[in-house]
Amino acid sequence: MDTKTLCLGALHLCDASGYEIKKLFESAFSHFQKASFGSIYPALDKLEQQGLVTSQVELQEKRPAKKIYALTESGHQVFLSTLAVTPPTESCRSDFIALIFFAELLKTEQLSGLIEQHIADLHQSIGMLQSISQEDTLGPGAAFSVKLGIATKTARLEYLQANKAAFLTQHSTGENQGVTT
Amino acid sequence: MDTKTLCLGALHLCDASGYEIKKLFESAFSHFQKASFGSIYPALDKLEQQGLVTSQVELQEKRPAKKIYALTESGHQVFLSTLAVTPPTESCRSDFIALIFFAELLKTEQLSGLIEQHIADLHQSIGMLQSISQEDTLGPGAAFSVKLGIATKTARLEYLQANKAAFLTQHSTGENQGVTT
DNA sequence: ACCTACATGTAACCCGTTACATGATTTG
DNA sequence: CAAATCATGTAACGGGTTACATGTAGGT
Repeated sequence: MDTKTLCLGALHLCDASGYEIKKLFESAFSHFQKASFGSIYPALDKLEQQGLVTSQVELQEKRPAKKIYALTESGHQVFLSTLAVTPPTESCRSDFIALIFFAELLKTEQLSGLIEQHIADLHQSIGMLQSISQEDTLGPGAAFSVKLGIATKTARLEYLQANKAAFLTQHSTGENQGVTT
Repeated sequence: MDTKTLCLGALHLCDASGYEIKKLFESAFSHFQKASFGSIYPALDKLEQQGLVTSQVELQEKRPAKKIYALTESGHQVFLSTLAVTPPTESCRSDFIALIFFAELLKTEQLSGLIEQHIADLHQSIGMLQSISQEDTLGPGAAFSVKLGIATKTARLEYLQANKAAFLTQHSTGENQGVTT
């Protein structure tokens, strides 16, 4: 699903500006898709050209003006039919796991730092998802998807906490760094 | 981490052809990175031009000729220093979860099919990872990364199995499809 | 007969990231 | 006084996917 489609999805939840949609990609959408301003703003432009959304400038005091987008009827329809034909593709790209895969080529301190960092990141994103899951504006689908994200990340966190010590011990004992020809 | 770097990583494990590296991306690497022929072959070309790998054609009977690549000393060094500076980035893109997020806009049968499909996919990839984890050629890092993948996917699978029935019941009861203006 | 596995490669195209450009206001 | 937040946008660049091109051997 590309940024354009997810923007339609965001606007299905409520009218919003590009900036606000970005925050959605960093919160409720974060466990299944990321997007930057460089893809969101052009996406919104194209959607407007295609007549799938409309925009309206809202002036604010002491803040820059906002461009609030809203779904049109055809935007709504297009989103529905896109959902109906979207295959449930998955692709994860984790440099963390890639680095773990080649752990023997890392220094123990680097490996340990990587794991601690990842644990901290997991804590943070689980906390964020948990606070989202308490919002009462969430539809049942959104709530379920967020809980699924929490369950997945929690399992990862627990696995790391349960096994990191043994892994690091093994790593520093087997010191592969000194192996030369 | 781009395809080029992961190709160096693959060749660090053992000499291989592009076709064999592709199989690695579909098995041991699959839970953290995917790559197609269209990125692997050009990556290998560039690596050879840069002197990081060498190639050697191996003729076979009843099979097409293979081009076996091997890491050079400088390829090995480059891979090591890349690992040392690679930040542990993560980005997951899951259209399955996106679809779940907007479950209210789906028909119950489609939603149910999506979940069953995803459960089947999880079973399959967990099975594959389990068989990989039993290979004795695996280094400790690779073994740990595969077990982490199994733990993560198993948690997802169990969450879905434990909660799908309630979710689907709620979905079909709350029939949102009939809501019109 | 047909599909799958083996095996390598090219090229168009799409999408998205990164970095830049601008500028007020609030928080530390 | 510096940094983050609010707010929108553009353009270059890079990376990867998809689809095409080609051909043999073995299984159903």
